[in-house]
Amino acid sequence: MASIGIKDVAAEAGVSVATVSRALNGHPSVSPAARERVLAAVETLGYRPNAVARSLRTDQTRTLGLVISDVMNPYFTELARSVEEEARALGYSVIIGNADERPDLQDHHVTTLLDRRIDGLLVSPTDGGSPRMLDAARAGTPMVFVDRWIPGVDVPVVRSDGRAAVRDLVAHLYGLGHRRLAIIAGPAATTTGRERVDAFREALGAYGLPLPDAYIGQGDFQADSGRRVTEGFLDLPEPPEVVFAADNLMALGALDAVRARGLRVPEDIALAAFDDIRWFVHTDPPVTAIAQPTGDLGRAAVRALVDRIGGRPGESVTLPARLVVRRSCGEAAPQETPSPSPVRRSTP
Amino acid sequence: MASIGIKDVAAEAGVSVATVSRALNGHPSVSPAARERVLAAVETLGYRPNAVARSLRTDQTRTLGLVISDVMNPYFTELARSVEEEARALGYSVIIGNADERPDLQDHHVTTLLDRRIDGLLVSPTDGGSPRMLDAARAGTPMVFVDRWIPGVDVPVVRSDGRAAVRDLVAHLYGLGHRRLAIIAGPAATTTGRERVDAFREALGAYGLPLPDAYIGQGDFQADSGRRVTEGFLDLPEPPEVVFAADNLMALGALDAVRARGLRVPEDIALAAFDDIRWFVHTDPPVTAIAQPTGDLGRAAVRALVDRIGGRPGESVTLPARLVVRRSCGEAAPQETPSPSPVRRSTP
DNA sequence: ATCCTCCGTGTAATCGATTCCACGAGGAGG
DNA sequence: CCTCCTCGTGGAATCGATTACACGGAGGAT
Repeated sequence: MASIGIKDVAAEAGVSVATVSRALNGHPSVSPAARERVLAAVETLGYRPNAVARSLRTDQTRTLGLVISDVMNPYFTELARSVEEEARALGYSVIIGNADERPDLQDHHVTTLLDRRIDGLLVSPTDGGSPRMLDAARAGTPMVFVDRWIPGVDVPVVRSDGRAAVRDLVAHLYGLGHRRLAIIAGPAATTTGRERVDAFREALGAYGLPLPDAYIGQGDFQADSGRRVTEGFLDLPEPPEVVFAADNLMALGALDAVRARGLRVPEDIALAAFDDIRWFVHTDPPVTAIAQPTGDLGRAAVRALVDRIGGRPGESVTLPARLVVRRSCGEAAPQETPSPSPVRRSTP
Repeated sequence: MASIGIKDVAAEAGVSVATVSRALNGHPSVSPAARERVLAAVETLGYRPNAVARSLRTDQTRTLGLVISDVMNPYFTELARSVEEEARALGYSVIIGNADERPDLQDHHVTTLLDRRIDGLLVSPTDGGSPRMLDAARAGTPMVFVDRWIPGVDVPVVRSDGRAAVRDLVAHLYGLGHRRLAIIAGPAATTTGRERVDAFREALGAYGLPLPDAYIGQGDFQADSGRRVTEGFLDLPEPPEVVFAADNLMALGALDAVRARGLRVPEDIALAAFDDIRWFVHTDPPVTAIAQPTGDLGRAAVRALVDRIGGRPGESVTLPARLVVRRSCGEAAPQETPSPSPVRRSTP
């Protein structure tokens, strides 16, 4: 059952293990004849190098860890996919850890990944920063935050800035005549959770609209919380005219709640969401959303991380999000907005 | 930068590395005093064992490989999630490889995973079986097929049988008065691609209905193919009254195509899909679908694989799928069918 | 012809754990 | 009191690669 190792190849080719290793790693000082024989031996034996042994010796695994908040969230799924693609192109594998928005699970994955001596870590933190992760960052593990981040840590951040898009959204809603706007917020422990509320409040302020506390529902980025918060909104003596969900799953929950009451979107209440996903085109009604350049984010994050691994600085990147208007806020949109997403960079 | 190793712990605790190793692995013959000192040393030094070195020595990585056809497909996402959960409960990590329905990518991932000496492999084959995978199976790598499988290989299969649910679906459609039923098939190279067509044809036969070739569209489990095939159906001199998509993404594509023509579902054409996903509740209209017990499949697959790794046989499992009626085939359903999915086991 | 350089190669150390084997101390049994 | 086990422990081999170092031979310069 013991698989063939480099020694077997050496024997078959009639050379030493050192020569085999050199031939396989493209080391310059190997004679063409020897290289030839090694390759032939590898072929006939079907030899494959043991990555575990190699990693132990070279102290690099050519593996990246990706810890995300929730794989079932289409946004993160897409992010994970683009991360894996770019990593593969750069010769890395990716191990994904699903934190399910639970700090303890997040820590479990970080620990496991570190134990496996991954070369670098991509994290979208669930909370404000567990000691374990901060330790890792301080200990010099190459690390990059993606989507969400933790303030005060010297780690590059790759994310999307939704501020402008939120302003566009509020302008759109205001233009449609809506004045009572509510938001289903994400956890205050996450940067995205806070930022989206701030951006919303700020945009509202520009139109002289208030954001009363009763119109700020505390969600946790999961569908259930969207449902619960929306029910609360509907029970208010003066319910909002619009509900803005800070992520796509909470929007789904909101849709559930509205439907359960027998109300209609957008006639009875309008709905908008942060994060655009392909299903929003086909929901009833199609949902107006803020789209992040997810693929670009994933690729930029991997490049920044690989830079860090290579000893280079690894730049932070902030990409703009954009508003995609559909029918869920009223008044049919003439067509899908096809504007390509511009790319902007900055280093904080 | 060199992290602390077992030697440092041994020095700190004033014992040998052997004792440290034994203490950490719960070996019986370690004195309480020594164990105490080792644990204390581990604590003060913040020592974490190097999983790479351990794997090299013990020849096990406590890692499972999962190669799936398409992460962006919510069905596989959910599968991956349940696999990871069960694996974690059993002390394993999971490395996910996304094949994107491409045999070459699938091979790449299988090779990479094997190089990393994963303990076992969970595969949902994209094609009829690449040499690389068959080699792996023959070479004795613990392996389990999930969802799709390759005939003629001695590997346990964990999957769902949709035959009965497809019969229920056809009965439902027939009862609604539909007589011209078409299907968007999956790739013939996959078992699920073939089976769903067979089951559909068989169920149609029971009602004396034909399944003409013109009503069998060849898709590839991706949204685009669903769109393309549906357009073909609509161009037919006598278009079908119902389109049954063999997976959820092709159903999405079909919805796109129908919408682009300005037609309505189900008034102009009815739609049903294999694989139920949460968004189908909120699409316009809600989509009638066949739901697989995805979570159970994932968990059963992991258990079978871990059995194999442990030298036990590892049983094949087939679980029934069930029909979930919604509005996309006509006539509003009174309510969501809440029947719990029964569990049945068999060993082929 | 002599010496110096490369060049290709092999031997052996190394990475950080686990584990076989040997050994000494102490207790039980004769 | 001697022998034999058992128990806790440490030394050293081992897993499968990479790589520093040494070495012999060929070729060029003087």
